[in-house]
Amino acid sequence: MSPQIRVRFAPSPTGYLHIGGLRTALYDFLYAQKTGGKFILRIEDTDQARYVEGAVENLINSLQTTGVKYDEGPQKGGDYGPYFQSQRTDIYLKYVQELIEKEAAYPCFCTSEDLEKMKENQKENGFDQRYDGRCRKINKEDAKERIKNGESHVIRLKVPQDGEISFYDVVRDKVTFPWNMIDDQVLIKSDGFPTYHLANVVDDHSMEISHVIRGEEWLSSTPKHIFMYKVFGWKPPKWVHLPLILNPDRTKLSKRQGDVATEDFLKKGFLPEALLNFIALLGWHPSGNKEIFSLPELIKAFSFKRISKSGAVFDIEKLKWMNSQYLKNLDLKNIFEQSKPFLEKAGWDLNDKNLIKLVDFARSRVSTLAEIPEELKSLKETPVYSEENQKIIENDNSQAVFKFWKTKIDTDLNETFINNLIQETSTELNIKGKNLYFPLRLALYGSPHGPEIPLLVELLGKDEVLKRISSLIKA
RNA sequence: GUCCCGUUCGUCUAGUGGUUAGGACUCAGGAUUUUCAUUCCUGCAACAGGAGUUCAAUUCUCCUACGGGAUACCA
Repeated sequence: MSPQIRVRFAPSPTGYLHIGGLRTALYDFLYAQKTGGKFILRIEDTDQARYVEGAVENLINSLQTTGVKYDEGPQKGGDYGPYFQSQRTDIYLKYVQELIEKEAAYPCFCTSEDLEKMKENQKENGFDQRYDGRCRKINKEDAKERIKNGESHVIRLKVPQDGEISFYDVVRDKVTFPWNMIDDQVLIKSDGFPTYHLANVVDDHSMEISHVIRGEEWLSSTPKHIFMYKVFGWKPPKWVHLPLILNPDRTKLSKRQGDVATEDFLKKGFLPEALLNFIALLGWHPSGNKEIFSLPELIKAFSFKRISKSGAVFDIEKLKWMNSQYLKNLDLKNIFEQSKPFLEKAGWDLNDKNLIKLVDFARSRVSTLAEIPEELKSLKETPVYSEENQKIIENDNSQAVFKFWKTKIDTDLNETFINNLIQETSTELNIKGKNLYFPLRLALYGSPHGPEIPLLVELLGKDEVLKRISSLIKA
């Protein structure tokens, strides 16, 4: 029996779900779904200084609304909890003791001032800026004594000082680092909390994670992690380092250059379906030319083998295009439901029976949900006319059209009736083309350009049509 | 600075030791539509540079350049 696939998404709760994080979570999800494995959510809240109120709830919420479902984690439970690292500190302390016993870690009493001074010195002399390992020299008895006396200290990893380390990354194949480039990383901070490096190794092992899927920014700390696995005698997981998602200027995607939070995109009216489809294709692509993938199709097509190595620029224009595709093609009921918050905000009565029809009309003309109310504005409110349009309305032929329609509109206004009426108007009044359509569209829609007249009539309803036309007839 | 990773149209990408290097977004033109939107068609546009291997290199190797990431008691 091959061991079960277990993947995890391990965000730190610093406020919101970064779009890059969403992609990582999505890949985790896709891989777990594809292989029948489990997807674990683990909260890496070991930095007390960066704790943000409500961040975890927000994170989970974003995952939920986008449909990236996890199998184990906060609010869900599982056999490998707790899923908050802040609740696992005793575990880390235990394991760091083992590291110390095995001569792979040591206490360090350097203060931040000491370290700063050291760095300055290194900089001046042109040396590499790295912890110089000075506390390695402190003998164990002295160290014990100082700890006993309550001296503030951290625990550092004692990495090898020479040689090199190679490992296989699923995306990049073989990667090699010289050990002398790698810092004696802090494992336990002076507040007693572990750093990411220790916690993720301990947790990934105890949660039996088979594949670590994370951003490329972690590639260079992987040697430290592997070293710990080795000292513990644990089998390391497979490493899958994802290419970064980039700003238009090709730097790591950041808040300064636009939206990065999943909720921002949702608030702007991007559909979860489109957002997932779009980010899935940022850094991964199956062979072939297909672009639109439903979630089940993504699961089916997903494979690590086709993850690209280079970073991908987040192109909002393409996202908009993809979103408009989903708006047009998804089930109307679904779109209607998702558009409700936006309509409500714009003052629409959600009980209006006609509303779904209006959404159906609008969705083919916009690229985000948020644009729907704007698109519907001239059907909701009485049009306001520009001077130029006002002139058209007031001219004799327009007035003739309005008067003619006013007398005719009192029956069932189906499409055939309206088309016939347009014909009739044309022959009776001897008006055609622009002179016929512009006044009608201005009256019903506020602009000479826009949807077909029968559709407008249908969307507005008889009373409103009559009202709009009547109001334009000069006394 | 040092280490690591990367480099196909502006962007996302497909692809191959011999191809007119394909698709999508954007942009431009056209068709359809009374008009707008949609849709459809057409077009613009790429293998970073230099050596080497080879009959042949965008594809394999090396170097250079450029880009990014990492260099925290943050993740």
